[in-house]
Amino acid sequence: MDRRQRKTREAIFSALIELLSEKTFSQITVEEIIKRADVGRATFYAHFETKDFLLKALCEALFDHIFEAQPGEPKEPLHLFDCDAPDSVFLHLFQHLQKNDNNILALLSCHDNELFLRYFKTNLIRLVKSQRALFESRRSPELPESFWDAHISATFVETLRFWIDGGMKETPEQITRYFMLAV
Amino acid sequence: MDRRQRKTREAIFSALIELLSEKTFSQITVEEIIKRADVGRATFYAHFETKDFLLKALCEALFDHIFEAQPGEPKEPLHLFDCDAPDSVFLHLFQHLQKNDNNILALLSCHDNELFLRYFKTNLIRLVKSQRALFESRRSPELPESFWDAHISATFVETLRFWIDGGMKETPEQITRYFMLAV
DNA sequence: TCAATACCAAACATATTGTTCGATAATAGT
DNA sequence: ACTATTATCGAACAATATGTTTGGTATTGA
Repeated sequence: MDRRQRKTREAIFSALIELLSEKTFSQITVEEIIKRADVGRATFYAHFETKDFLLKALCEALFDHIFEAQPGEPKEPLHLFDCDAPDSVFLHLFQHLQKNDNNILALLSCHDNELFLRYFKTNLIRLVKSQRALFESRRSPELPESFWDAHISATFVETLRFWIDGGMKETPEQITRYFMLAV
Repeated sequence: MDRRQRKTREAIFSALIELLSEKTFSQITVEEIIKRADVGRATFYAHFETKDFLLKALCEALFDHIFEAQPGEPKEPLHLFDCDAPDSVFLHLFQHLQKNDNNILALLSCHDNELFLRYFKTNLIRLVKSQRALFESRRSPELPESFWDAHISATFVETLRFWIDGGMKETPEQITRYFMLAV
């Protein structure tokens, strides 16, 4: 990808992240975004069809980064599986989030964090399905698998939300423990 | 409240609910709302400061209805507590939702239902706190109460989402059981 | 009956959106 | 280093959306 393209793309992403810490997504105008990103109007629309598409692209970019999918392969959080301890996948995720790469925390604690957590949960489902065995013992046989998968994902996101709202005082190990105890 | 006021207010609410089943909230314009509600522009703005305030008002109106708060008293879902079985509060809630008063299901299964479920969860917390005893036995002592409350609320909302997404095939009793088994 | 008030239609200024243009500058490939 | 390609910019543009104001009409509650 052209270096110029990459630069504008990232400038726009950064601008949006900044603005999201100040106000709601619906309150942000394209005008403000391009002004803060210092990018021409036509350029913005050359990159993103609308403001909504920009948000979608931003979410996707961030989750791709968190899960570090291999570009070519079908999106799978492969590198997360190299660990030994049974709950390390989730620990890994929490640790990664704590590192706050790409200022993702600003996004997660912003006004509209619901938006992102939704994307997060969607992407999480794949991971959860691959880790089913971990939680199988706790699942009542009455509960359908699809229900259980959704429940685990929701619990993860809820734990994350709890962590963020409380200022992330707990260690990743501690919060992973909460998660495992809750589900 | 003036009958005219009530009528316009409800016409606007209905119009918004209808539109929400067709598109995202951010895609809906005030223009469309007033056209469908058959209400003058000035009238709309006499009722609601902006589109966002309208949404807020709609959510509040619906939750007041679901929880049937006594108008005068501090908002408490009193009538829900009259039952015997330990999990009947939640069963009651599911039954109430199934009845689909005020077309609330249209809202819950609409594109933007995240918005709505957020309100739902917020209001639910009060109820959950009052029902803590129900779940206390399952709570590990390590887990903070605030974490546990949030977890139960999130599980309820997730169960509700599961129910809606699956076409509400399960009975309220069945879905309540899922909820109680999950948490 | 009457005063209060909610309504409407229409016009309005302003802000926002999304598109188009030619000119300019950065880039990638040779 | 040369060149064709392509991303950018700035500015102007029409189209749409927002929120306000007006004056006149109809409904309401008392």
